[in-house]
Amino acid sequence: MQTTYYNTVSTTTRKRFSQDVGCISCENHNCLIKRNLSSLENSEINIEKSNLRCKKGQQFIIEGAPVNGLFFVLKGKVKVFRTGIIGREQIVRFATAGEIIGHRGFGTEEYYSIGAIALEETVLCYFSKNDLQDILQANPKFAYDMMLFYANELNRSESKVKSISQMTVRERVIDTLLYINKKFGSNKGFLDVPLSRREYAEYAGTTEEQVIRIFSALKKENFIISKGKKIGINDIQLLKNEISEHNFYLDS
Amino acid sequence: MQTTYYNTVSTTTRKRFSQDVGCISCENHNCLIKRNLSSLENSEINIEKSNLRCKKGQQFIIEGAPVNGLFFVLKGKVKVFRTGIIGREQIVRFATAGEIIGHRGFGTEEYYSIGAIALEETVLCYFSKNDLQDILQANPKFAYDMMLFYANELNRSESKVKSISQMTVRERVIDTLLYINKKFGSNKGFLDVPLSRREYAEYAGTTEEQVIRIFSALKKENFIISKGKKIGINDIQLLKNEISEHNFYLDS
DNA sequence: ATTAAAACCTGTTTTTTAGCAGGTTTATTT
DNA sequence: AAATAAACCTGCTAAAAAACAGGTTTTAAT
Repeated sequence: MQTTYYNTVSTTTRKRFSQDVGCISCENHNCLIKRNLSSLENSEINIEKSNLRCKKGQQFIIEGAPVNGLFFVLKGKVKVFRTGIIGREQIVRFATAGEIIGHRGFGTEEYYSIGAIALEETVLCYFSKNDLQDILQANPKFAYDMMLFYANELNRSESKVKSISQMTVRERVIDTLLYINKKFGSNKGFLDVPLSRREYAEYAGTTEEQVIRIFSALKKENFIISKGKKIGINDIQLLKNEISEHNFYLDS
Repeated sequence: MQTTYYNTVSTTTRKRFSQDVGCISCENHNCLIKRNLSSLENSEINIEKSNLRCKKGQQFIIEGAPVNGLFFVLKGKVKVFRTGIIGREQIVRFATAGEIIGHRGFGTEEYYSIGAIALEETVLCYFSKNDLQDILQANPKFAYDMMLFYANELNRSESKVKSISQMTVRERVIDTLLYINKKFGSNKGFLDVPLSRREYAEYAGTTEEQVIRIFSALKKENFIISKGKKIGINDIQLLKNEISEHNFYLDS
């Protein structure tokens, strides 16, 4: 069992050893840090890390706040968004265990350009900008993995640009369902993440009403089932067929 | 003057020294390779590189073709796009000297998910997947710089997702003009890149007709001037004001 | 210089999508 | 268990944008 801190990220720089915060004993093998742990030990850098526990709905990155580091998701589910014209949010991606939150939490940028909110009980590992830079500079394999992570996210994001630009609302909603299924999977027949119709809309780039209408239609057509907020996909392939003309190279 | 090859990228693996293809004497100081040259020399890896000269309109990356490496732009201008539903292209970004083309030209991906076409006489430097992986693994600073490049592009792409989703067509066209101006600058009062109305539309995520209509309106309102294909921006700030409500944190 | 082909333009129609209004159901709090 | 809030739903209306049609101008090729 590892020590966990309930306070928000502090700017004070306490000296601690990596063992104190549990990277060594951590079971999250999707984590880039964890996967590169052997080389990290060799480099003999003391990783200064804080753990942060978030309740459902808690915002841990605020758009426009000063950047001082970035987060790795140890456990839980998160939405990453940008706030647009009054009140309207655009969810740009979701993240789960092992993923990185806080783009450009290093480099020369001064402010976060995104916000992040926990969708359920979530535990985050926080690394300060400076520490992370040291680790990256000293560990080519780690920097390489980080690069791949961003390159893949870029690919997905550019794919999304095309989707929003060229798909109809119905297709975008279907695309969203497939993305959510791929990212979070299903449990007992229902997508394993609690999202409101509004949140589906904020990812698909449309309105709550449209999502409701389209879910109703998809339900009537036996593509999906729904029970309150919970949505279940009956046949993945059937949904994929509906948008296949847009995905020549299966990039989703 | 460095040797240039006019043929398309060959899959044969000739052994050459980096000097042969001119990285040492190259004047392109925006290039990530060039900026990391000192450490590259120390690592004593022979960079196997091909130069490729493209005429205006020539396509050098084809969507769906097998990935075997990636390109650095030595000189010229390029558009990067994805082909959507029949005939319609979505331009996802433009690139100029020093930038990288061919996402995931390494990693585990097998096929290009984007296409790329030269917008004018362009010279590219091509690096094979394997060579690049070797260089990156051995040079943390280089891998770090590559990571920053992708992280920044990701940021821009996610910003674009929000734009396309929340802005009106007029705002998107204005946003496109500002992006083109920032990327390619102006020459004698006109944006320094030859783009058709259709290409502006393909980046803005709309139709040629809409771009024409909006350019006409902007001209009438004295925001821009136009002379054939050439477009000039009269007052950058004036255009920025039109979309300022969407850019709380100046991310464009 | 002539022809052909792009590219550009504008008015009209049709389609799609957002916004609004006024409900019901489901979930949460006291 | 009742009250309150949040989420969900549906029909209608309005707005935005795409598609179409039929031009003109500009650019490139012979």
